[in-house]
This record gives sequence, structure tokens and C-alpha cells, in this order.
Amino acid sequence: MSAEDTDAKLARKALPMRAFSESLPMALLRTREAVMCLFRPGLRSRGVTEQQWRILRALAHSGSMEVTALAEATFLLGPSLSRILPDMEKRQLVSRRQVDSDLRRSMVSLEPKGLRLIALHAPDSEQIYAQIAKRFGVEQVTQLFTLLHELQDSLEEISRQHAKSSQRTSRKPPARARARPGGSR
Amino acid sequence: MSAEDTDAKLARKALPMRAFSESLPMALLRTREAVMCLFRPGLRSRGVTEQQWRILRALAHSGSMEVTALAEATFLLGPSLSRILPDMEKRQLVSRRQVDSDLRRSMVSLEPKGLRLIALHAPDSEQIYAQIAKRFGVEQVTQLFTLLHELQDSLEEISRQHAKSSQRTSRKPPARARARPGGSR
DNA sequence: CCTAGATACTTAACATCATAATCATCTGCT
DNA sequence: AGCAGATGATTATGATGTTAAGTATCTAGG
Repeated sequence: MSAEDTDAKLARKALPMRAFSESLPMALLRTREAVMCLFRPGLRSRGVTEQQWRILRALAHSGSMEVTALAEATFLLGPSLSRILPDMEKRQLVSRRQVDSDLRRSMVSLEPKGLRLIALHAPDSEQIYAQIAKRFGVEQVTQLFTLLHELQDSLEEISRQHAKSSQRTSRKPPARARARPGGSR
Repeated sequence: MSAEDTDAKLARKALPMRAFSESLPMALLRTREAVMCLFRPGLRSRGVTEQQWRILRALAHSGSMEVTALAEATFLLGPSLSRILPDMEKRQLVSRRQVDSDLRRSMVSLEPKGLRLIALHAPDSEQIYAQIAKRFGVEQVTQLFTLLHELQDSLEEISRQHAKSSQRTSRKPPARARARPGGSR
């Protein structure tokens, strides 16, 4: 055993830190990646990226939306949509038109081609969910969803609490739940 | 109500597709992002990125590691480490040395500065976990971890099954659980 | 030996994400 | 009206993830 190993092991014991495997962000990241590994091949084979698929799904689910609302729904940022939407327009998966009453806004709509793409891929997607349900258990899936949603709620409360308690020092609200420079991982 | 809205609503009813909010990848992504929103400010204030923090934690937990093992542990890719590690070396958070018995390999070790950084940040991190435990519930947290791990196991089984059944057509195994061009979102 | 293939890691090229800056438009106040 | 500030969206810039190609080293078979 090398000196570094020994040091690290001592360090691990001395540090008031949970095991790396008990990191919530890591667990969520790994799990999501594992799920996506099942879904990606099908999407890729149809020439759709994960982000484009989210846009199609959001539009199919909620109907035409403004860009900001679409960003919220798909969990993408404005700039990402500004790049992705023109591509999808060219491919006639979606269309856009200005809003008469406010020329800053534009409405994004699902086009027939986009709808067909969804219809084409949906069975595959559902089949994967069926496999998951079979292996993992239906109740387990619903339980997981419940926990994830509840955790999100709890986290939001904590954030609000932070915002409130730091109000004395900094005037600005913590803006909004988003990230930092660099990729998502 | 616009024609597009009507179309979309009809489409939604016609399509054999679950509600967008019941998308497992989305739920995991949103939850992870919500968690990271609590952790990021502390890391950022100490000049560490999320990825660098994962590297430090992995080294503190398991001791010195080769680059490949580190990639596995941190869920980063080799090229990312090739970019990140030199920076961390310059800042003396970690160090590297060639392995005598195999000059291709190099061992990455935690340096005192890195250890101090962990020690500095760990309390903050644990305090956030404490808040989560308080709001969300301790049993809920452990239950979530359990479900996430079990789901990963199930997904791996499904992947293996796919690999086996597609063995006739394509010789190559599905390699390994990784992603596609573009960022993580 | 010594050459072919495998392995560890790096470099390069490209796509994407995140922040900030910018542009256009709208709203409220005077 | 007319201007200041807010808001929707795009563009610009920098950092990261991913794939593929490249380099160096090791291992195995002739």
C-alpha cells in the first residue's frame, strides 16, 4: 500500500463527509444516464436529439407555446432554443409565428411532420417503459416519481428559506434555479 | 383557443404516449438540477467546479487512482480529465506520477491543498444534506437512494438482455453506458 | 527478436450548455 | 408624447462533454 493510499484513507476517516456513493447528485446523474442509454438509440435512429425530442413532447402535450414557456417546459435555456428551433423549423418539425399583440414574442407550434415523428417513436418509448415496469416494478416506478417530486418540493422550500434569510445582506433574489458555466455533468 | 392548440390536444389524446411530466429522464434531470442549485454556490465560492469537486471526493474516498479508474469513479470521460487534471495540478490540488511498471499509466493523488479544500467545504455540504434530511425526511432520502440503485440495476439487466438478443445481428457488445454528442442536458 | 494488436492516455474537432451582452419591443410614469 | 426601465428573444463568448484520431507503451504470436 502506497503512502498516498494511506493518507487518503486516514483523510477519509477524519473528514466529516459522507461516502462518495451517497452523493445525491451523483446518484441522480448515474441513474439518468442509465435510463437515457435505453432511450438514446431509438431517438438517434430517427435523427432526433434528446433536446429536440423534449421540445416535440412538450408541444404535443401542451400545444403551441411561446419560447419562454417552452424553455420552462423542456428545461432548456433560451439560447439553446434559439439555436435548436431554427433547425427544427427547417426540418418542418415545428413552426413559428410572431404574436400580433406583442412583437417580441413568438409562438412555437408542432407541425404535422413533428407529430408524425412523435407517433413513430412513441411506441418504442412506451415499450422501454414497459420493460422498466416489468423489471423494476410498477409500484417502484410510481414510488420513485413520487419521491423525486417531493424532493423537488423540499428543495424549493429550502431555496426559498435561503433567499429569505439572505435578504438582509443582498437585495437580489437568487434569481432562478439554474447552473454554472460548463456542461451538465 | 387557436387551431394549433386544438390540434395538439387532439394529438395528445390520440398518441400512445405518457404525460411529459411522467418522463423519467426529465424527472431525474430536474431533481438533480434542483439539488445542485443548493450545492453549487458553496463550490463556486471556493473556486471549484462540480467536476473538480467530484475528482477531489473520489480521491479522498478511494485514495490515489489511475486516470481510467478516476474517470469511472467520477463519471467523467477520459478527455475531460485530460483537460481538468492539468489545471488541478497547477493549483496543487492533486499530483500525478507515472507508474513505474507501466509507463502508459499515471497515478493521480490528492495533495494537501486538495485535502484542505475538502475539509473546508465538507461542513457546508453536510449541512445541506442535513437540511434535506430535515425537510424531506431521513427515511425518504435512504429510500430514494435505494430506489435509484435498484433502478440502475434493473436498467443494466435490460441492457444486457438487449445485448444478448442483438448478438445475432451485430457482433459488437453495446460497449458501455455513455452518451451522445453534445452536453448532458 | 519483431511485428500486430491491445491498452492508457492525450489531442483535435465539433456540438451543446451557461452567462452575459445586445437588440427590439412593450409598459409605466411624468 | 416621451423617456426609463422591464421583458422576450437572439447573439457572443467561454467552458465542458463526446467522438474520433493520434501517440506511446505494453503484450502475444510467429
